[in-house]
Amino acid sequence: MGVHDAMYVLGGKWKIYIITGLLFGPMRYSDLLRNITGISGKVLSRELKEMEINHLINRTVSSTQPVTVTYELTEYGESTKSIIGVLSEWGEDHREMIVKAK
Amino acid sequence: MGVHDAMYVLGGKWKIYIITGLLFGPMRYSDLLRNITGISGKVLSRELKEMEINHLINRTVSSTQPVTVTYELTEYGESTKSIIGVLSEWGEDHREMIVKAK
DNA sequence: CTGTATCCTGATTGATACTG
DNA sequence: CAGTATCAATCAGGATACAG
Repeated sequence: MGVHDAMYVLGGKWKIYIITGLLFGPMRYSDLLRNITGISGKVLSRELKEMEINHLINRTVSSTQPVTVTYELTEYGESTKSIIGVLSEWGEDHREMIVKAK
Repeated sequence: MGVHDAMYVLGGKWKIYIITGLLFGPMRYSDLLRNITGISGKVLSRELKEMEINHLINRTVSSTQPVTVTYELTEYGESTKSIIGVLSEWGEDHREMIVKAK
């Protein structure tokens, strides 16, 4: 089942939000940290590493002083736009249905 | 952002799989338990309860002996088909890209 | 059968300090 | 700036027993 594969790569609490952040262009580590509410540096590092291994994102180091690191979606990562798009659309269409169950 | 709302309702490890299970018709508690590999009874109960509060599913009790309980998607729950569909399609299209990063 | 209650363990996380 | 290491705290999950 393809759903399992998708969940393996995109599942968990943060990956969707990281991709959303990168959807409009490359971002630096600190930008992502500021942009994604609630995530900690440790978790962001780990998630980015996994996503790099999975070829969703590229990591680029600029040898400036101090060092800057930017992350951007690969072509493969961009292909998740369809998923984010549907999620976003569905969420907006059904906002009034949401009940705080947790 | 609609993505957050969608993630609130559908996020976590199991909801997508529960919905997938119910996509072809109502199922009983024990059927879901058998059908969804890895989930425990305790967690299934909790997830179903949350999904019921969120109006994704209906719970029907038949006063037979012993009691049987069936769960089925509401119309609202059915509307997530679009999401499952895209996830499944994406997963199948990109299966060869998946690397075991965790 | 369909759950709930309890206990217990391992994984996940946050905070902090630290490195290059 | 971009992380890593460490430790303490929290939480999620499994197993079991039990109730309706």
